[in-house]
Amino acid sequence: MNRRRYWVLKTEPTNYSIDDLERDRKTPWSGVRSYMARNAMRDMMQMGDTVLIYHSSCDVPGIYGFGQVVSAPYGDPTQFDPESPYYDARADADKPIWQLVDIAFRSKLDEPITLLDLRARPGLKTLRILARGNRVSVTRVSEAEFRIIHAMAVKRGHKG
DNA sequence: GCCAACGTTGGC
DNA sequence: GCCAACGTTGGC
Repeated sequence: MNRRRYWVLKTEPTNYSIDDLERDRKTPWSGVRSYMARNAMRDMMQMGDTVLIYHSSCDVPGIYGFGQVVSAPYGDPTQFDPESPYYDARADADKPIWQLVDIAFRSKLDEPITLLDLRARPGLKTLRILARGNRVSVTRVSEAEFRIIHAMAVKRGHKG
């Protein structure tokens, strides 16, 4: 049994939010077009891993809820769809360039853990998403970092 | 809207 | 394979 891993998934809520994930229950995490983020999903993610859903480019950036990796990596279908903004003409069906995993909704926080909250925690200084200029939308969270964030969620009345 | 800092591209 | 230039991200 492999050890659980933890991740932050960044998303712009105007594009896809924790509420969308709650409604859908499960979604292919499509549209990731960065090699570092793709490699993380393709090579490092495991079924059952926990993901933190982070809203960026919005009024209150921060963590809004929890999800779970529920598939192995597979080719992102949007790369083959000429109508999609994520279409990639270089990709063909038997040689996908972009990979994704399915993410299931687990829970939503009543109050988000804001970017300011995260920055205020000395134990989270190493959190990748807080690094200056970080742009990668899929980043690893250490177990120690996750424990701190989870405790912050519990403090907000979050169960589970 | 600004702009620092980045990840990616492409010329060499 | 290097690295400058570019376009994008994302907090403010």
